[in-house]
Amino acid sequence: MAKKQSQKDLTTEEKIKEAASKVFQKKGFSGTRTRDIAEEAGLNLALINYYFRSKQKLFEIIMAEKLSSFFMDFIPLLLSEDSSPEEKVRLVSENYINLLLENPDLPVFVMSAVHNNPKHFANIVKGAELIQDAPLVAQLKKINPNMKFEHFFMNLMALCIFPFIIRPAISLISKPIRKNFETLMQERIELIPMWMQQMVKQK
Amino acid sequence: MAKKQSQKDLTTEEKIKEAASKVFQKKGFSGTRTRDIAEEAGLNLALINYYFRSKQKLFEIIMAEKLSSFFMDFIPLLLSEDSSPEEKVRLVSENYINLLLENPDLPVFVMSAVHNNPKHFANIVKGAELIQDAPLVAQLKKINPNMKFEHFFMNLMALCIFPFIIRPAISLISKPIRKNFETLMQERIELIPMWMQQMVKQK
DNA sequence: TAATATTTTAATCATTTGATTAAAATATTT
DNA sequence: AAATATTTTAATCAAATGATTAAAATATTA
Repeated sequence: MAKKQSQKDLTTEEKIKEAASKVFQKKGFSGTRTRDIAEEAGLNLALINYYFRSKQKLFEIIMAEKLSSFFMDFIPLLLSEDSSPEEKVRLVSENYINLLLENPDLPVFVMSAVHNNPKHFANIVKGAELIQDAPLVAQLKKINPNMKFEHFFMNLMALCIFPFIIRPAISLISKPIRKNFETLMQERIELIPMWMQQMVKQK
Repeated sequence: MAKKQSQKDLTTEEKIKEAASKVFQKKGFSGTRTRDIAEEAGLNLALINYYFRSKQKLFEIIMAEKLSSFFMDFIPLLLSEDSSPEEKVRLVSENYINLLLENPDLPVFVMSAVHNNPKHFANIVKGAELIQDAPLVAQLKKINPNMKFEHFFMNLMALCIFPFIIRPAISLISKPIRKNFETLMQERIELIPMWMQQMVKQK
């Protein structure tokens, strides 16, 4: 019976963060009422302002965490000295898709939040500029001097993330969709590295 | 001096729609106040409810138009009988990227709106299910029976659209970004068809 | 256990915001 | 030009909502 424990022994502050995370991801900042969060957490409304000074402050904390798991966590994979481009792509593909299968609302949330306040993004995501000096850039240049790193980077991100953004549209062109989407994404973990390899070779 | 005319001779209703379109795309539905729209249009607040019954109704009209230009307008390109897959991909790539260069906020707006209300999406975007019976599907199957159409479709969309979504991140890994992004996108109009061709051949 | 500190609650405030209304201004018709 | 219809304005309403507060409940310390 130690199953429900994970919910039960959370501190009030953690309960609020967990609820806020859920509601903010579903409805965005403006669409979320503090009452929604309180209700989701099963707590009194005033506790939100007691533990976090304001809705804004709470949002910024959640936002920073989401940005981190969305961008920062896989940047080290691309920066690594000792792995090949193929290995890096494979690691990113696998980590990213598995992360998003667990957090399907994450991409739209992060994209909207960044879109609504690009400055936050620049402040929170530190160290991303290191990518342009990473060994990976030189490795790719060696394989194909014509392939711009920006394209490589955008394509890798696009192939991993975009399906989760366009998911509702996929259900329109693919008949049995429910479990199917997860299957498709599992397939992509292996397909994306192959596609990326072709891409880099070409031109 | 016939330049400013395009703004001047708009009817009040059109002015509201144009302002609403701009503000909704920047801030989303919940983030937009009817006062913002009135101010953007340089009109009295009450006119919004006079011409469109409510903020919700106005939003739905804008939303339907955006969804249309975002999805519907290029579906015919994929349905065409007489063009080759290469030509179709090239057409989509060119039309899409040029559309988005003119409307950079469109993707995040549409994605967020769909995310917040998937049902609307299913109602408004009619005919998308025709894609799965289009000649293109058979054409691709002939080239490579192993390539699932869902992957092909997602990849094409991803490569065209995603850069506009992740744009703020690109500015962090690419030094002189301002005009650079547009250049990158222009390049992609030709690159995406090549990448897609490699992709279809493989495996 | 008494005293003190912390956490939670219910009630309320002040502002924001979508919507309405009646009057004023403008355009159209007769 | 007079009469009528349409459009626009300013003022206001009612509901929603972020935030506050004082008291109650609970936990901690002495």
